Amino acid sequence: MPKPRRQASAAAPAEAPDLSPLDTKLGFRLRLAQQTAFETFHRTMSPLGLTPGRLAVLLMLEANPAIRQGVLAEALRIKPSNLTVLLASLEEEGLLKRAEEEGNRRANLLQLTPAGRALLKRGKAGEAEVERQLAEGMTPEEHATLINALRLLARG
Amino acid sequence: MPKPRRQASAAAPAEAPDLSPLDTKLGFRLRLAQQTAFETFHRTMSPLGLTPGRLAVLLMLEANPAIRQGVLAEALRIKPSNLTVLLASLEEEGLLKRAEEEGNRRANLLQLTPAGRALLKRGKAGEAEVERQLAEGMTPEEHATLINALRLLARG
DNA sequence: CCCCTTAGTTATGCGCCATAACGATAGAGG
DNA sequence: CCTCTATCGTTATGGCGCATAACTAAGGGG
Repeated sequence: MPKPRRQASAAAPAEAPDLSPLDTKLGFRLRLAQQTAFETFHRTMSPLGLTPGRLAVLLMLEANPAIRQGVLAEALRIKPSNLTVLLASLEEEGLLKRAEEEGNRRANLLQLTPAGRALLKRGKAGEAEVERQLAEGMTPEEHATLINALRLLARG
Repeated sequence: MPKPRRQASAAAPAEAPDLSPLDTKLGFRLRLAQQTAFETFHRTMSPLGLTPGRLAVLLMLEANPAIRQGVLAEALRIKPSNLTVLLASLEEEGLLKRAEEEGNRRANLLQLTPAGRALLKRGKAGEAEVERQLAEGMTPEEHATLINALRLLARG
């Protein structure tokens, strides 16, 4: 047994600093929220070898068969140069295929492999759980309002 | 003149992919929102040499004179090891001072220098502008609701 | 044919996050 | 007193997401 730990002793009431300069700043609150979101995601998904970026690619490939890399990059708001690396690792793991576009050997068309589809299925289940945990304590209306506010904020 | 650019030609109507699998995911929306927030911050603040983390430290030091590193790290949700590096660079630039706590030579008490206070003043003005831009298109109620939703999400 | 554009790739750096290993100081118990 | 443990901070290292610049390969218009 690891000894009782006096935790909050009589004298020192766990001096909490004044957080007011940051408390209502969108930038700060977004950072904390995303930190929580990422940690929650990681806790559930890392056993599957999935990161937010990797899952997003798989989801988009299912909804958009034979999509081009450039189109995918723009949709995900990822730079093509970074998408290249992401796709390379997914392809190495046999989760997707890159095939030259017919009549345009520059472009790569992407599609899931059976292994990719199988992983995606588990990823979707995990993500549903992650979203549930993140939305815990929110009503459906609050959830929808939050999504819309974030969409507005990121309008560009 | 850089040539008209046909942009969307007759044939190809700028094929927009199906984003529905990500459209209402909190994780995805948070990422985009934070991307926008960071870019907005950077645009205004980089001439001052400020990043979100650096400004957060300065703000907290003003509101909490003689705060300990560990307390600051916990408040900002930064690991002490990362805060060390952040503080080292701020101290090198003469923006703050680290002094041993009286009667406890392990602890460092932090305080702004005049240069730090001067930079903070400009940083606060810039941040007000950043927050204004981010909240553009939101009513004060929507803004408050968003802050509260983010707080709830990051409750931990 | 030459040139410019498009599509993707490679390399590199920054910001933030996390862990592990460590040095130094303080405090408690034998 | 002396040792053991806990606290405070530092160093080193790696991962993830983002950005830029420089490059190769391929298409297409004059």
